Amino acid sequence: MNTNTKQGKAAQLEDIAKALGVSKTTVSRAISGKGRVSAATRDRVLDCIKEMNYSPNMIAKSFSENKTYNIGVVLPMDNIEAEAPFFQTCLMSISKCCALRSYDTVVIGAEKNDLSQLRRVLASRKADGVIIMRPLQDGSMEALLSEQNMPYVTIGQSIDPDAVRVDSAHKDGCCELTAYLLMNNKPASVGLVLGDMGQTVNRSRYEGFVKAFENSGTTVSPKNIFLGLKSSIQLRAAIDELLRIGCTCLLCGDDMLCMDTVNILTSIGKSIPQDIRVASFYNSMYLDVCAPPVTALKFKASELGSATASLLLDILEGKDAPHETILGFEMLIRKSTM
Amino acid sequence: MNTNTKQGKAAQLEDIAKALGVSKTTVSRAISGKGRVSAATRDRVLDCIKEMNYSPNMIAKSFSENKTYNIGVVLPMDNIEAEAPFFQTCLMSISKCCALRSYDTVVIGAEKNDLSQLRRVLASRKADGVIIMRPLQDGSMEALLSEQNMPYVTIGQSIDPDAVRVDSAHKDGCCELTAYLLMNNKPASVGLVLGDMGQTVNRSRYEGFVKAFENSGTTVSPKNIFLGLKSSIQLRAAIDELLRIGCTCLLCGDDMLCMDTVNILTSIGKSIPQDIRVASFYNSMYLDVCAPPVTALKFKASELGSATASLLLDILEGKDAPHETILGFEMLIRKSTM
DNA sequence: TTGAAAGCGCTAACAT
DNA sequence: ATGTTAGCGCTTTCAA
Repeated sequence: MNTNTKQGKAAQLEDIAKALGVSKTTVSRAISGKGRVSAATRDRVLDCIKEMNYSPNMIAKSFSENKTYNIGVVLPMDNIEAEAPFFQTCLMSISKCCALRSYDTVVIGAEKNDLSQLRRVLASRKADGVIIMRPLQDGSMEALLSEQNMPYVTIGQSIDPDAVRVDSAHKDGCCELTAYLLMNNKPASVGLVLGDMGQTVNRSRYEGFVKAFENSGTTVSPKNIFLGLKSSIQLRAAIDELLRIGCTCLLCGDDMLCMDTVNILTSIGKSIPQDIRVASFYNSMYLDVCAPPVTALKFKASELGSATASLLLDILEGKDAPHETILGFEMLIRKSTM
Repeated sequence: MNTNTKQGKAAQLEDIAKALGVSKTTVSRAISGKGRVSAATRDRVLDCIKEMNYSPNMIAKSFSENKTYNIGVVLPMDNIEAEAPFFQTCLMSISKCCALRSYDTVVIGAEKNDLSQLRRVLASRKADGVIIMRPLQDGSMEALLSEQNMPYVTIGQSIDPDAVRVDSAHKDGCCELTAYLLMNNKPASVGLVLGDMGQTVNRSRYEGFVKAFENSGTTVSPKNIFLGLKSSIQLRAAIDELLRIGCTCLLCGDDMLCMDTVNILTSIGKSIPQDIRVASFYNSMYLDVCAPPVTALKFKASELGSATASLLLDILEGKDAPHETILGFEMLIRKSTM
């Protein structure tokens, strides 16, 4: 006689127990390793589980433990296109990491003034912890989360001093890239164009840039720096001015700004790198395939994701975790600065 | 006296029932609207729920109904960078749509030979249905899903004839774009470069291209068509040949191929659109910011996502759903073909 | 080392 | 129209 369960239904704990002539408790213990079970019975149980192709009903487990085995990931929905590869890579590595530890990843979409998805997940208790992929500047997500005692980790800067965070070494990276360029370009010929200074990442970039000059014993003229650029038109004006004062090496805050810069330069007949060198503080595929490919800093989204996920899972398991984790970068030196 | 629940703990059904002096069943019915409750009590209940800030414990609800209120979304992890914006936009609109109907979205990462995340979700029963964002060509995901009787919908073509699918009208779009170009270019001067023909989408593109010629009463010479291009080097060779035979209008299968094409043309001193016109069967930000911006077909990822999600949710709710849903496209006519 | 039984917070069949 | 009660499939005390 076969030990199969009732037709059609997936095997459950009780089926295993019956098949083996032991109690559900024993089986449960054998699986979780929590109580004490003799090695012999444990082996019998594990064999039987394989044979009957049992896998626990996670909803029931969740219910009884009052844990969901889900982590929520807040994905910013605005300004998405440009950063999509970053978020996507990051998300994938989070989900991979979670899966390895038997957690699932639930997506929480967030728009500037719409935290409703986050509220929903909080209210329905469908996650044990949350990763914020890019905190809003007003810290409203963190506030919501702390209010509900929901553990969370942020990627990037957070306004909340208590937040556990993981970030890339933007400042160091920018400093290093700038320093590299200062080796072959006169300080006065190096210009910087940067986007919205409301974003902390842009402030870090600025600081890194300035620091490189300090380290080399010089200072930058404010005339060489254009911050808060919002449109191609503003960028165009900035570039015109930088060229006028004799810049031959342009640093761009991010990939889109850089792409635009390359287009503008090309359109006015400047060739890169012969007439002018260009580099970006943030790499992307655009800059990989650009003509010519552009020197840029590369931050590994995948590592950020997995570091963040393991951190959060550690916290959920009661281990304590470093308050701040900073990951490194890579300098991609390419034709645009040669 | 205040009707607060025991300190600290979130209110639950029973608290509401007690506060109102009715049974849990009544409260449950008032919320779900399933049984019959007098309008008066229903209002009292709903008021009380607001006042006590009750929200149901979804795990318990799940458990009792044997539903998770989750849908799984399979995200392909290979070849990711280029398509990230598409997947991301699509994912966000799925999650938005699900949230509106009180479902959550769990991410399922999939690599070519690693369906372990999908298996996990299936085994743990953590989703009520699944969206496959891009089926593998061997249909292995669909097989797994059907085997477990897990409802699913695919985005794009599926090898499974029974699959409910949502797709964009690639063939029609390509046909229309080609037709548009044939209005101002001699048929013999129009060339096509396409990537991997293993992908169905590329076959649809090819068919649309050919059909436009047929519709206009001409035929394409095979010499004007290069399929299965795998590298920049192959593309370069193809372009050289197309130019040699007198092509002045190049159609590219997708954005990356197109970007490459633009770079190659520029590098050999051709100007777009003066010397040669260029268009792409698939738009992306690259082509938006390119110099010059490139004429391309735009498929709305966001609509694909929401259509797919509502379809799946309808199926889960027992409504029957169209077997095939085809969404439209937009033609972005830009400088590269003017 | 093992088992019996209570309980997690809902839903739904059945009774009133 | 409302209440009573029995599950749902696990984990976990408590007892043996």
